[in-house]
Amino acid sequence: MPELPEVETVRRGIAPVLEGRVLTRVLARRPDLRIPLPENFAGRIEGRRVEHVGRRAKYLLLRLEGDLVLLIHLGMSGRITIHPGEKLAQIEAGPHDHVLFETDGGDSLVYNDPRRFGLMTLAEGAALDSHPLLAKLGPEPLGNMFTGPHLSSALKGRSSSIKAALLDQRVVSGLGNIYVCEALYRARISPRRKASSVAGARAERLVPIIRQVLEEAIAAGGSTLKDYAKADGELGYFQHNFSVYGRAGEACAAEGCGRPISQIVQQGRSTFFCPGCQI
DNA sequence: ACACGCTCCTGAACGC
DNA sequence: TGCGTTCAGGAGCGTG
Repeated sequence: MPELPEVETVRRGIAPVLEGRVLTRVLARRPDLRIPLPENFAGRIEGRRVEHVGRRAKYLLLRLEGDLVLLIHLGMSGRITIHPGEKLAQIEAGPHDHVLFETDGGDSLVYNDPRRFGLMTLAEGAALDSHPLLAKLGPEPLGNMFTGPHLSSALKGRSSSIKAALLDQRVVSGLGNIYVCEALYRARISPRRKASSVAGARAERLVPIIRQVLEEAIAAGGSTLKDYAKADGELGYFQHNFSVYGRAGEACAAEGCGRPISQIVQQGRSTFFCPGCQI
């Protein structure tokens, strides 16, 4: 499932195909994803040039000429496949191929999303930061604003678990279930610990670890876990090795530990952690 | 203001 | 083999 590293990998995959190119044809094969597509969605973006492919948290931001931005969220199962040298007419769309794009470079892109937890919408470029989907997002975990003091003050006074706090996109944006589990494991912090007790020294320690976990995943090309594919459609290109996620019952790999990884449920989500290492 | 549960959706995995 | 059930989860929204 796409979290920040996967979205960044998709961004890097599609940017060379899109940047500087005109979207000559856009086909929406259904009126909605998780939320309705904007009125006249295809018509509003057809004929516009893609100036830049950016990212904010887990949102892809396609800046189009005319101060329009196409926001894309991949949700749980969204993927973008590049069809090099193919026109839309040549593509036989499958049942979950919801939105198709063709560029004047002669390539096409297909947005596929079986569970339709993803979304696409349009925003005015000048008011992008105040768009409802982006306005409340916390700092980028790989950016300069995400610091020990920031995290510490965000956690102070929170009665929820540190797991829940790190999943809250207002605290830090872009983390999902997998990388929160991985970061807490590496930081040796229990996911059950109260967020307020992580404020201070533990928060200072956690920030560089979160960065490290994300950077390693990005470097590896993102995760191909389950229904996620690389942007260029190369399935099985990369298998990310998680330390705890999905490893319930397996021995903790930390030196001298070897205790079985636990799986619990927090806020209705699976949490994986080592009850020996993480305090 | 905060915390939590509910909800959307479908395919994969599991159990009988 | 086949059918029914459970689970996975991002994040907006409603409720307490």
